[in-house]
Amino acid sequence: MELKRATDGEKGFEKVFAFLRERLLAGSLKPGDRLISERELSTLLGVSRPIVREALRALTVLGIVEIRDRIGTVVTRPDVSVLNDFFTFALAQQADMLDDVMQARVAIECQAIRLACERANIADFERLQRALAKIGETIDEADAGGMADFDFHRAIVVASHSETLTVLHSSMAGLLTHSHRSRRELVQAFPSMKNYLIDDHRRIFEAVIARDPERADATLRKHFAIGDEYRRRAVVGDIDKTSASG
Amino acid sequence: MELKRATDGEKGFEKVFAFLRERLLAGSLKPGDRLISERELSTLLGVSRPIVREALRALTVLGIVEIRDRIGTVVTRPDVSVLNDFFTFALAQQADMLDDVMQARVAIECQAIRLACERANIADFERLQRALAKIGETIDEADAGGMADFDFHRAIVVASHSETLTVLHSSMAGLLTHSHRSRRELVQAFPSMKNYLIDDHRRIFEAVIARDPERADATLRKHFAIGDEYRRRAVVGDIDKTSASG
DNA sequence: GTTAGCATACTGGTCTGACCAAGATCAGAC
DNA sequence: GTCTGATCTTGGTCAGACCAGTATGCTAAC
Repeated sequence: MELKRATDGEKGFEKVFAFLRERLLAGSLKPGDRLISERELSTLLGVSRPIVREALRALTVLGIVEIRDRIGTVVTRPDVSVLNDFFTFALAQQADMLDDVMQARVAIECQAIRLACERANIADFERLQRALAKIGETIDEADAGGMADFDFHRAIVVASHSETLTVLHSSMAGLLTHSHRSRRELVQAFPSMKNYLIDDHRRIFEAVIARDPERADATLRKHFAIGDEYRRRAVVGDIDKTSASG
Repeated sequence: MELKRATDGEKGFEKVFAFLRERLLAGSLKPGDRLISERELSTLLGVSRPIVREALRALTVLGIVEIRDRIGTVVTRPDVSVLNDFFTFALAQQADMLDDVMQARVAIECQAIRLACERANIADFERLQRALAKIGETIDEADAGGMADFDFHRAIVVASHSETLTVLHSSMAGLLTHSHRSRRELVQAFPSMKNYLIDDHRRIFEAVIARDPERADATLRKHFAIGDEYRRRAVVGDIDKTSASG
């Protein structure tokens, strides 16, 4: 009986995966549940254990289950952070995409700040304020300054209380850390950038505090636009001399 | 020599996965490349073939590579369909995620339409116009209407000429189709929705034609907001009677 | 009766070696 | 030079085995 029956159209990996997907989607397997052991699963479905492991591993990278060593496999609460892995791979392979990714980041942040205006609580405000202060303190340090900048922007997204936006943002932020850093090095070349960085971020902060989505969005967009402009000038070699060598 | 050396901190699966991820992220493995065979990989990394298969399968579900039967494993261009899988699972167990993802969609589209205003070419305009016409033609059909609606919005994103935004947007398509469809069924309950759908989309189209990012963004946001409002009223049971039973 | 301690049955993590089917390749026949 | 077929290689899978910890329950000590 080598022919596959109608009831198990798939074979091997697909069979196990489909079996589990079915229960997962139907709800008979809920987060927190522990799956039967790999051995049981293999005999139950008539496949070998390595195949079962493939399926479980597949579900693991999808963030659906968690394989706990010597404990068992349990269904986890779906976590959007899986997307991080995917985007990291996906976006990494297209280096020319950096500018493109930046656009997506702008998209996420502008939406996030709108939501933040509605949803932010005291803790969010405090986090933003701390990040803002940090930006001022570290304005002359390339590394710490870049991190403070990043923290501020992340605080905005966190304040949106949207997990999806947060995950999307953080996965892109990873790719943009490089550009973030190199941008920060521009501060040396463009002393006027200090004011831009501090004032812009404060204005953004104030707009959120005022819970004014339109103003927050617009201010944030302008912030990004000015950053672009600085980078453009850096490329062109138009170094800022107005208050150079402070 | 059972002890693991310092060079391979991970063991088994992690080792293989990390090995491949490294080359994938570094770019030494590009889409189209064929990996060395599973057997070679296993001897190379000092692990068994089942383990190698686990890693390859993991990359497969992430859409990074494709295992071709009796051919080999090749690096693929990252495919968003993976995210579809994920969202399908995730939504099955966490319906509240839908709203969250919707926010991300709004983010992507609003940014996309801004870019579209700058970058759209004649072909994009034509595509938008066709989609717009289709919306008018299929206004009374739930299925075709929903698809036309979706096509229009996708055309906007495509017109942004941003690969990343397109990827993000289409990755959420799976979810959106559901909500799209159910929203479309509201058309029966809300006859006034027909005008909303047609007029709104036309206004959006016109804003893009006029290459006015601000207006396009604002119009699109209003479009989404009105859609939300209709859904809210549907939930509350506030059925539209002004021009009911047309 | 209670509890400390240990043996055992489980779990995942991994390896070995083997078989199958079919694409890829190249030698040899035409 | 082309066609054909044997062979090599590839993924797909299996069976059985060992390890290392966990969980449990049973036994022995208190």
